[in-house]
Amino acid sequence: MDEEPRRLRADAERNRRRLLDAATEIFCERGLDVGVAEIAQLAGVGRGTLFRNFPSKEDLIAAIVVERMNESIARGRAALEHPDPGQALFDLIDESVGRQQTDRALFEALADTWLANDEIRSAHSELVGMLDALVKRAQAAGAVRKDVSAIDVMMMVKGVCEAVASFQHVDHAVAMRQLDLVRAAISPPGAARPLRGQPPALADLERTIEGRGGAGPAAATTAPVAAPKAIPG
Amino acid sequence: MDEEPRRLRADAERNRRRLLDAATEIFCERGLDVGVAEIAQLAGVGRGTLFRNFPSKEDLIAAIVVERMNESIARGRAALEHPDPGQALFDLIDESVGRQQTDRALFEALADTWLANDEIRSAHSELVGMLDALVKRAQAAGAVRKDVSAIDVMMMVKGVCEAVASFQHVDHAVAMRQLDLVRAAISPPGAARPLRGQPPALADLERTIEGRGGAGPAAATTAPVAAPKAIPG
DNA sequence: AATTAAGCGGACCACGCGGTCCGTTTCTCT
DNA sequence: AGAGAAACGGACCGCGTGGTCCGCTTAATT
Repeated sequence: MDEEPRRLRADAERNRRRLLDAATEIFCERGLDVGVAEIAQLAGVGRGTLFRNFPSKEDLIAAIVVERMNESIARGRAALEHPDPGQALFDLIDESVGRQQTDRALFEALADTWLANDEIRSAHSELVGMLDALVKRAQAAGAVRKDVSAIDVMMMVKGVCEAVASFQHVDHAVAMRQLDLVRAAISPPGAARPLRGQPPALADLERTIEGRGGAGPAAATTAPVAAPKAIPG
Repeated sequence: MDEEPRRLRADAERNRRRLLDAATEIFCERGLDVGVAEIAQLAGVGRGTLFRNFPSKEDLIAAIVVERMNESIARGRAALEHPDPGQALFDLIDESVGRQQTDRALFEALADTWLANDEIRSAHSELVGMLDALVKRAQAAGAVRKDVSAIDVMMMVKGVCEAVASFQHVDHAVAMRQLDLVRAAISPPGAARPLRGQPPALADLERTIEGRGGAGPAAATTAPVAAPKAIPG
């Protein structure tokens, strides 16, 4: 119905693609709060170009989030054909989080702030529909306990993603363990499965913190510089 | 060793307390990214006063996070006396998330960015120690599967907190369900327990989104105002 | 090759943030 | 009560952000 006959010039289309790719990469490894400047730079275009393709940062994010959601939906629909309903569901979850490098932005956008965006919300509801089908099928096959819903599952997975993402380069194995725990949570009671990897220790969390020698925060000189590390706010 | 004989003036101490309280309240319901201005205002003091008591925003946050962590540690140590080791652990978790209104900042600070802060990190390691004892005791009693560590548990709980916090006023029951799922995850296989509440549906997530009628993002007039909603970045 | 408009990109803007400074007020001590 | 230090608070600063504008470049068309 809204088939825009407007053709993009070749370079324009190429740049748009570059922006999408750059945004995907940066958002995935640094979260959604990075400045647009960096994205434009990585894409090799000026900031003006970015804002012509995407009127606001929100639009840019929506574009790539929807892209990721649609991919997930496609993967999910394919998984519905998988002979083993339980495996189909768990593989999809593993894959989503495993390739967190490409899906992190997706899970970050699973918050009411972003669900206010029309495009995201509609893709999201489709995604939930897909997940619901997958869950129901797994339940019918006895691979998933009967009393959980797609939303239950999605929230758990989002939780794992957020928790893992909070620690820059926490061992991949830790993420997999968390997913195994999710699996244990939503499996019917009695379905015992071992967890991947070793039980993590405190050191596994703190190992990622290098630098930051000994000086306390109040020990700073009178120099105007204040925060030694990047603080969100 | 560093017993500061420096006594605070009466009004100074009162203001410090007010700031701590205001910060606690605001951080808990809006996250750690709110500006210091709002905190000072709620406390009824000027911004200057805030920065005199806490040289940087980081210090303010560290102060209240450490406060919360110490409370949790105290509760945990008390729970170690509880006759039922399993119940002790699960009650503590429930309580922590249940009073998310006071502990949200705590879980938000469980990220490598904040663990770089000396005071937070040391309180955190103590907290993990406490949790470790609680978990080990529960394991010995057969209430928790043997192959999970305190870090596993903490990460799951953090995940639930983050996931729940992403939806402003999602029903409290949803949070409780998630915790029941965590419990199912870390319980020994076969320990069946029902989940509290009903399986949530998509509507339970979207219900929190009011307003935002129909206008697309690109429909804005030429007015300089851009984002209709608050976007993190 | 010439023409034209789509596209480019960086200078520019307003805003809100964390953090500082200093003239004024208020507590405390004698 | 009076003196002096401690605390107050708002004006102020620099920075980084998302977003706009406009003179220049370049791809498409004939």
